[in-house]
Amino acid sequence: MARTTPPRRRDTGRPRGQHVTDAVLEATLAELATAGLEGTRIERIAERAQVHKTTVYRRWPTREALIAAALEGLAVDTMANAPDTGSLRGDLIGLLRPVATFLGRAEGRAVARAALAAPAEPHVAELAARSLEGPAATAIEALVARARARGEWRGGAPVDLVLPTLVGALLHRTLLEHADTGAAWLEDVVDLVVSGVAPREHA
Amino acid sequence: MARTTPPRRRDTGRPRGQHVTDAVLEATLAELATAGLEGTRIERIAERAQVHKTTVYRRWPTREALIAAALEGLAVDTMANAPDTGSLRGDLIGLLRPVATFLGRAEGRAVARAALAAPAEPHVAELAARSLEGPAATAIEALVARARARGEWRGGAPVDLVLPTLVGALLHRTLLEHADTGAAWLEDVVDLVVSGVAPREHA
DNA sequence: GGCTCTTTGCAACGAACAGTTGCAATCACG
DNA sequence: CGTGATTGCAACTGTTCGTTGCAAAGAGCC
Repeated sequence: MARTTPPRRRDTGRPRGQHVTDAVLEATLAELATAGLEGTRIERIAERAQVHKTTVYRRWPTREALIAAALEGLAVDTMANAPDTGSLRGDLIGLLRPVATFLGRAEGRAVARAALAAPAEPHVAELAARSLEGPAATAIEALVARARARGEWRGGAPVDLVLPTLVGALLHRTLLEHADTGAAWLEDVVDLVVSGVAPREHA
Repeated sequence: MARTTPPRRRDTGRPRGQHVTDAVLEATLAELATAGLEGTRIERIAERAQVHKTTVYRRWPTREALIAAALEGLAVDTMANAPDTGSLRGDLIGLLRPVATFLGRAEGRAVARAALAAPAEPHVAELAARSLEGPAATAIEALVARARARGEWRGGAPVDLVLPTLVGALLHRTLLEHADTGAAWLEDVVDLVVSGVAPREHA
């Protein structure tokens, strides 16, 4: 069989301005943060980015694709590398502090909402799974291994409940209660979980 | 001051069919469950309910109002009355089991998503706060009081973290991980929190 | 500079959907 | 049976998504 349509090498002509891409993605996040997922209009994004509507459509096929692309640039480096602080409590706080900060910003909350609204936005759903759950899971594993070595972890305590519990609490607090997650609050939640997984110090 | 516009008593004429209201609200939930918050079209709702579009608009002023009304009929009796089972563990499971079941259905998840997408939908946000947080908070209070009396509750353990933690874990599990919350899973989460708030049994 | 092929701006357009309005038919209730 | 409402229907406005054709401009290469 012959190659079907060798994708037409096109190295000539005017290249696309990186400047445009950046401006549009940034404008998308801003729009998303103020207008919400449903309220985001790409015509307003174009206006904000000082760019014409058609230019936006020529780079991202649909509204959803644009939003997904914009979120991609944000969510990645949030839970990437958690520090080794020498205690389970410190490690968990170190892991969750960036998440709390992220959710403290309107753009961050918009991202979280978009991720939770997933079924309507498959791209976003996949993205959320990849960039949030992935790194977080590996971080948790390492962190628990260290805690085990220090004797801070009860044998039967389930590792895979730590993340849902803590991140879930953060989501509940920020998105449902609309309250902020200060340092004290975060420490309280972490303490709850830490003592939940600690070995019983029986007589 | 005189009464401004005594709202025009109108007891004559053909009354509105309760049947129509029911059908439309039910269709709205079904549509919401399959198409998501953004994808819900009131023309499709009307079609599903065997009713004309204008009839829908004559009863609910906007799409958002209709959705809020439909959710209202659902979310109320979920966390209403938690049983007194004689143990903190049992009480918490009794409280959360209905929530887990609720989130197990597509309509329930749609409701949760709508509540989390709140800022775009003020009615829905207010509704969620009222019908979810309200009853749950009172239930938790009573439940903790009983646990305290039984000595299952450590003095310093923060009461107001129990709900965010547990409900948050449920949300994380169902809406982000897209996994189901079986009985075993729920018990594990509750156990984590129960041992988190339990008094230290030191030597 | 000049050429080429592209991106960008612009205006106009079609389709889908929210929400409205006027009219005719229907129907519950007194 | 008559009254005054609800309901169905068709047509309409306005907004937004997404597309298309055309003209202008610009980046890289000779």
